[in-house]
Amino acid sequence: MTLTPLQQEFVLHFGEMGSRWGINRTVGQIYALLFLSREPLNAETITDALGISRSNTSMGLKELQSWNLVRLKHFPGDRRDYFTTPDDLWEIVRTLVAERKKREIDPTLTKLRELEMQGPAGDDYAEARISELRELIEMMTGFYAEMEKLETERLVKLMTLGSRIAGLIDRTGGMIPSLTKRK
Amino acid sequence: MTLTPLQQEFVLHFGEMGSRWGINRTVGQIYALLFLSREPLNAETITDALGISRSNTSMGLKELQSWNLVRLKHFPGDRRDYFTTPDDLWEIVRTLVAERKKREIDPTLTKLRELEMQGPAGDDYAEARISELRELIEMMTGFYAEMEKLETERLVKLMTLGSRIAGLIDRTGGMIPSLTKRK
DNA sequence: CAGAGATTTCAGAAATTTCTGAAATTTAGG
DNA sequence: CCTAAATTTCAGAAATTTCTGAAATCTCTG
Repeated sequence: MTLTPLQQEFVLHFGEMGSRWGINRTVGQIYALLFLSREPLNAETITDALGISRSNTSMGLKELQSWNLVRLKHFPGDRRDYFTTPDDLWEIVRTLVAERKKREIDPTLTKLRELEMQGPAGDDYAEARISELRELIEMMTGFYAEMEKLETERLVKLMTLGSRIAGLIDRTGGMIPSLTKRK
Repeated sequence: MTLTPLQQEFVLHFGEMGSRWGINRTVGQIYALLFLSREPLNAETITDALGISRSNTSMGLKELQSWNLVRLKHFPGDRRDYFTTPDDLWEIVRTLVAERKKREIDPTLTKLRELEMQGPAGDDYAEARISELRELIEMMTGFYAEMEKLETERLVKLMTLGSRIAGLIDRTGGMIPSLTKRK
C-alpha cells in the first residue's frame, strides 16, 4: 500500500503532533492512517504503509486499543485483524476526552482527596490551596459528566449557540457558588 | 527550605503527572512547589527544596514562563527574581487551556486548512474526512472562544447549572447544523 | 493434533529527552 | 568601567522512551 501525498502529509503531521499529545509518533501515524482509510486495515498493511517494524505496529495498535480509539473488524475467510476508527467524529472526541480525563485528571483528584484526608498538617496556606484545587476540579468534572450525557445533536446546538450563552445564564438565575472569591 | 510532608507528597505527585501532561517532571515539581507557597520563591530556594541543579531550575522556570504560568516579583534591595503562581485558580485554568490549545490544536487546524487548499487529490474519502475534522475543530474552538469571554462568575454558574443545560438548549431552539449526520 | 499463519513479547539497540556542571553572559552598584 | 551577584547557555552525561528483530505464543484449519 502506497500513500497518496495527502495521506502522507496528514500522517506525518499526526506523527509529529503525537508527542505534544501524550502519545508517540508511531501511534499518531497509525491512527492518522486508519482515520483516512475507508476500509479497515490489517497490521501488515499498516506496517509497510508506514515503513515501521511489524512489532512496532503491534504495540501501537495495542496502545490504541487501550485508548478505545480503534474498532476491530473481521472478514470471512481471513483470520487477520482489521482496524478502523469510528465513522462518527464526535464519538472519537468523546472517547479522547474520557480517556484523557481518566489518565490526567482522576489520579490527581484521588491524590488531592487523599492529602486532605491526612488531616491538618500545620500548613494552612497549602491546605487551603489543595482543597480549593480539589473543589475546582470537582466542579469541572461534574460539568463534564453533564456534557457527557447530552446526545450529539444537543451538544452541537450548545456549541453553535455560542454568544447566547451569557444571556442564558442570567435568565436562568444561578446560585452564587462559594468558589467565586476572586476576580 | 525544607518541605513539609504535605508539600513533599504534592510536589512528587505533580512531578510524576508531569509526564502525562506534556511537561517534564522538574517543571511539574517547580510549579507544584510555587502553587503551595504563599510567598514568592527565588531560584536558589527552589533548587535546594527540590534537590535539583541550579541550571535545571533555570530551564524549568523559563519553560513555565513560556507557558505564562508564573508571575515575577521583586523585593527592594534584592535583585533576584521571585516567582509565584496566580492566586486565582480560574486564571491558571484559563491560561493552561489557552496554551494547550495554542500548542496542541492550532497547528493541526492550520495544517488541515493547508491540506484542503491543496485542492482535490483524488481521494474523496480522505478529503471528506479531513474537512469534517476541520469543521469539528472549528466548532469546538469557536465555542471555546465564547467561553473565554465569560467572566469567572458566569462560568461558575454555567458549570454548576449542570443538569438544566439540556432544557436550556431546547428552550432556546437551535439551528440544526449540518455536522450532525450520524448518531 | 500438526503445522502454517498471525500476533505478541521481550531484550537490547537507537533515538530522544532531561539533567548537570562549567563556562559565558547579564545586570546593578560602586 | 570594574566587580560581584545572579542567571543563562550549552556540551556532554544520565535517564527514559521508542523501536527492532528474533523468539515465543496463540489460533485456526486440514
